[in-house]
Amino acid sequence: MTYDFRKIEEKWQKFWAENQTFKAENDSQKEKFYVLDMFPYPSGAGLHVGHPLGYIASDIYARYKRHKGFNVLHPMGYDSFGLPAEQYAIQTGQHPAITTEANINRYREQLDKIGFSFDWSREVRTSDPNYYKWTQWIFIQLFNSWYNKDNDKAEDISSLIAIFEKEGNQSVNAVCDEDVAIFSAADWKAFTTKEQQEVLLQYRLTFLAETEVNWCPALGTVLANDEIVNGVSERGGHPVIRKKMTQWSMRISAYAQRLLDDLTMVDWPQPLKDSQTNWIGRSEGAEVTFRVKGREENIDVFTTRPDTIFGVSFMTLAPEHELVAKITTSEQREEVEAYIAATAKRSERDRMADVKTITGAFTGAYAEHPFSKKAIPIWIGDYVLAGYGTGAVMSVPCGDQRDYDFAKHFNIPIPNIFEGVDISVEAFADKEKTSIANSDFLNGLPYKKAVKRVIFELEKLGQGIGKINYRLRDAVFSRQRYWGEPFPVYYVDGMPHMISPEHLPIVLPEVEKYLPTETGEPPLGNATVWAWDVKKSEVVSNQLIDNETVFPLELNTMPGWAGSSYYFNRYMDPNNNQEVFSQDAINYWQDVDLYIGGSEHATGHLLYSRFWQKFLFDKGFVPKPEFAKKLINQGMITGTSAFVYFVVARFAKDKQFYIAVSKSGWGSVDEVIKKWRNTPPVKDEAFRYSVLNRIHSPVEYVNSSDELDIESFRHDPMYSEFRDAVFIGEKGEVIKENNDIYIVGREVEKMSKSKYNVVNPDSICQEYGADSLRLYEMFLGPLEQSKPWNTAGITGVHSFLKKMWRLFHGGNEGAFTVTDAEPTADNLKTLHKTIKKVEEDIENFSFNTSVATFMICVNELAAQKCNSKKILEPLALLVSPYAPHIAEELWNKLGHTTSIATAPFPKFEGKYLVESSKEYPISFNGKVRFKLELPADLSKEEIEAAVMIHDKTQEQLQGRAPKKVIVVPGKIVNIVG
RNA sequence: GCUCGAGUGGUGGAAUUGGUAGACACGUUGGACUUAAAAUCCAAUGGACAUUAGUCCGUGCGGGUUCAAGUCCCGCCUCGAGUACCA
Repeated sequence: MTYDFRKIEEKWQKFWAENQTFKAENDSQKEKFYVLDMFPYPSGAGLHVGHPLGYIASDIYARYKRHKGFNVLHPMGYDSFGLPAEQYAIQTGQHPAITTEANINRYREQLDKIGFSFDWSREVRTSDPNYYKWTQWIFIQLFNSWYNKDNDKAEDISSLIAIFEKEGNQSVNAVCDEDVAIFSAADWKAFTTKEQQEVLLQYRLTFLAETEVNWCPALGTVLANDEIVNGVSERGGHPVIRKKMTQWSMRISAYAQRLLDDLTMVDWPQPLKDSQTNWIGRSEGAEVTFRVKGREENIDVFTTRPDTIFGVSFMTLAPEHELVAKITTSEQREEVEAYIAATAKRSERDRMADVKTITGAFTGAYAEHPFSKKAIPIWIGDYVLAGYGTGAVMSVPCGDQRDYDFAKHFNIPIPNIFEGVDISVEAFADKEKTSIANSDFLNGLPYKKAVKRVIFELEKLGQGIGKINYRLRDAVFSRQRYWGEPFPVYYVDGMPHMISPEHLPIVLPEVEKYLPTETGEPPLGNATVWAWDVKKSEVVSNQLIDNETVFPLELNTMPGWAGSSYYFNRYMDPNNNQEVFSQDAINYWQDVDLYIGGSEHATGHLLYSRFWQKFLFDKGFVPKPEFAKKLINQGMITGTSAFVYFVVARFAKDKQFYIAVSKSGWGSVDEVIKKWRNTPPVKDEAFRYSVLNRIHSPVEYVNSSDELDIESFRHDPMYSEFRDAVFIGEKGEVIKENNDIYIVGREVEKMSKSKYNVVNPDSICQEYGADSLRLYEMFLGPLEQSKPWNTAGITGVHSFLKKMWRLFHGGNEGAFTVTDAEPTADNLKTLHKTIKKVEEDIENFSFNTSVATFMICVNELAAQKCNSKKILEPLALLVSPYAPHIAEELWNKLGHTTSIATAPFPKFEGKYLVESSKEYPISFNGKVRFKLELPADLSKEEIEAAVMIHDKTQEQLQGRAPKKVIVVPGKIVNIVG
C-alpha cells in the first residue's frame, strides 16, 4: 500500500470537522493554553506560501500542548475592514462586503487544506456588525472615561464631574488637553450644558482634536506617508499638503509610562520591545518658557539639555507652529509664507530622513533669554516637527549637530559653553566628558548638577519646570473612509453625543459611491439614511434632520486597528450577544499564552492593543494588564523571481521582434546575436536592437533547474509580444525542438503579485500534500528569520514522509507490518534521542531542526530494519504536531479508534542514551589532528595521560615538550606547544 | 537620517553555554534496477594542492581578546524591516 496523501488528508480533514476535534471548551478541568495567530486581512490575492508560516508554527505548538494535556484555545478570524476592498469598490462599484465575503471564503478553503487545528466555531470578523457592535461599545467606554493620575488609572467620567461640582478643576490631576482653563465649582455650575461638554471633552480618553494630516485635494482624502512618493500621491501623482483637520483621537499618551514599564512583564522579542520603547520615547528634561520681545506671546520649548541654556543662539519653530503667523514681521512675511508653503508639501518622513538639505526662514522676531535677557532670533525650520514636544526648540548649536548645521548654513553665531572642547568642525553632544563654561551660575558644573541647578533657577523665575516628555503622540482615530466601523456618535449643536449601548450596533449605511463627496466630506457623506432619531432610537433619513430630535451622525469611520485591538479577548466568548465576553470566559482563559505574528506590527497593532487592554483592565473588564505573555515574530518568506532577458530587434522599417537571450548569453549579447544572424530567415537584413532588458516571468513557467517553459510563456496573453520571439538558449542556439534550453535569471524579492513570484499553497497541497507543505515550511529555516521560498527542496520532506510510511509498511506490496517485537537497544536509543531533541526544539520554537531530527530518526530506524510497535507508535505521536494527517492515519492503523490529537506525548527516558565512551578530538594549537576513543568516565588527568602516550601525539609534537595541555572532559583536548 | 535585524558550500540551512564548521535536505556527478521512463537504492560532493596515510585556506570585510572565535569586543561594508492613515 502506497502513501496516498490526497486520500488520507481529505479523510482526516473531514473527520476533524465532523467530530469538532479542536473545539475548545470554556469550562474544563484541564489547564488552559491559548495559542493565537495574528489574524489576516483577507486580500483578493488569496494566501501565498508566506502566510501559513506562522500559522503552521502555532499549530504545531497548539497540537503539542494538546498532547501534553492542555485545554487549548486556537482560534482564527479575519481583520476584514480595510483599504484594498474599498479601493476595489471605488473602481468597480462592487460593495466591499461582497468582495470581503468572497475573499474570506477563499482564505477559509485554503486554510482548511493545510490541516490547521483551529476552533472554527469561534471565528470572528471585524466587519461583522455582531463583532463591531463591541468595537463601538469600547469606544463609548473610552469616551466616558478620564485618566486620573493620582490613582494612575482610567476612571468613569462621573467621578470627574463629581469633583468639578465640588471644587472645580484646580486640584484635578488628570491627563488632558494642554490648554485647559482653570475654573471653580461655581463656574462649573454656571456653565451651559454645551460649555460643560466642551470641558469634559478635554479630559475624555477619546476626544475631538485638530490634527495634522496629509491631505490630497485631488483625491479628496487623507493619505498615509506610505502612499506619498516624492511629495505627490502614489496613485495618480497628485499634490499632497499638510493640513489640520478635526478628528477623533485616543489619549494613549496617558498610558505612556505604563506601556513602557509593563514591557518587563511580557516575554516578547527584545527588538520588538526596543522599538516600542523608542516609539514611546521617554525623555527627561525641562520645559522652558521664552518671552517674545515686545509681545505678549511666550514660546514653550522642551529640552533634554537645559544645562546648555547659555549656549542658545537662536530658536527654531516648526513651520506649522501656531505662533509663526503672529510673530512674523511684515518684512519677513513673504519669505516665511513661501517657506511654509514649501514645507507643507513634504511628508514628515522626508523631513526626518533628509538631514543634508538645510532649509529655514527668519521670522524677524526675537525671544528673550530667561537669564541673560539677550535677544534671540526666532527662525522656522522643517527639521522641527510640529507633533513632537511643543513644536519648538531652543537651538544650541555647540551641543546639537542639527542646530550646528543650521547655524553654519545661516551664519548664526555658535557660542561655546563647554570647558576645553573644540567645536570648530562639529557640535559636541557628549554629556559626560566636560563641564559647563561661559554660563553664569552654571560655570564649572558637570552635566547632572548643571541640569538640577538650572531647573531650580527656572522655577524660581517662573519660566520653566523639570518635565518628562514622551514622543508617543495621541493616536488619531478617524478615517475618511467607507469600509470601517461607523462611530456611535451624533452631533447636537456641534457637540458629539454617544448613542446608548443598547442600540448598538450602528450599522454601516449603504452609499451609492465610495468616494468622498463633492464638498470634501468622507464617503459616509453620500449616505442618505444617516441621521439619528433620539426619540425612536434608530438611524433615519437625513431629510428628517431637524436638530431637535433628529441629528446628523458622524461621517468618519474607525481605523484598521480598532477591531484588532481586543479581538484576542473576544475569541474567548465570540458569540456572546449580551457582553463583549463573559467574566467566566475571561477568567478562565485570562490571556494569550503564545502569540505569533510579523514584526511589522511592533508599533501599530501591538501598542494599541496593549493600550486598550490596560484601559479594559482599569475598568475591571479583563484580569490582566497585558494580553499576551509570550510573542514570537515569524520572518517573511520572500519570493524567488524569474527574469527573461531580451532585446528588441528592429528591421528595415516597421518590422520588429523580440529576441530572448538565455542566462549565459547576457554578458555577450552581441556575439550571441551575431551567431544567430547567420541563420535564416534574417540572414542578410540590416537591423539594430535595443539594450538588454528584462521582464518578470511567472514562476509557474520555470522548473527547479531554472529552465523556462517557452511555449507556455509565449502563449501567455500577458506576454503577447513574445508570441513570435526568437529564444536563444544556453549553447547560443536558436531554440527549436528541444535542441537547447533557456535558463532564466533569478533574484530574491518580496513575494508579490506584481512580481509574478507568488507561490500558492494550494498547488503544493495538490502535488505533495499538506503534511509535506507543513514540514517544508518549517524545514526552510528558523521561524524568526526571513528566507526565500524555493519549491525545489520540497521533494526532500516529501520523500521523508514516504520513507516513514514504508517503515510501517514493510510487508509484501507495502502491507502494514508493525509487530509486537521487543525493541533493540539501538531502536530505543534512536527513539529517545529523537523525543529529547523534538521536545527541546518545540519548546524553543526551533521547528526546522526537529524536521531534520525526524529525518535522522527515520533513516536510522530504516537502517535498523525496525518494525516494533513500541518504537513506531511513539514516532507517530512525535510527528503528529508537524504532519497530523499521516500521523492520524498511522495511529488509526495501529488500532486506535479515537483521534491522535489528545494522546499523551511520548516520555523521554535518559537511561537509553547513556554512552560508555567518547570520541575525543585531539587538537594541537587549536587545530584538530586526530580523534581518540576513550571511556566516558575518565578524569581530566587520565584523559591527558591517555592522550600523551598516544603515538600520534608524539608524532605531532616531534619531540617538543607541550607548554600546556587543556582537557575539557566530554568535549575536547587541546595541546599547546 | 534614525531604530532594529541578517550575512556560513552551487542552494535552504546546522553547530543549545567560546570546544570536531558545513548536521539534515536540495542540486550536481557517477553507479544499481528498468525495454524505457518514473519511483527507489548506493557512492561522491567547501576550495586548492597532494592524488596516499597528508598539507594549506575557509563562516561579509579589517583589527582585537583567548589554549581555542561562526559564536565575545572594536571599526567598516552590503542587504532587509519599521519610521505614526498598508494591513
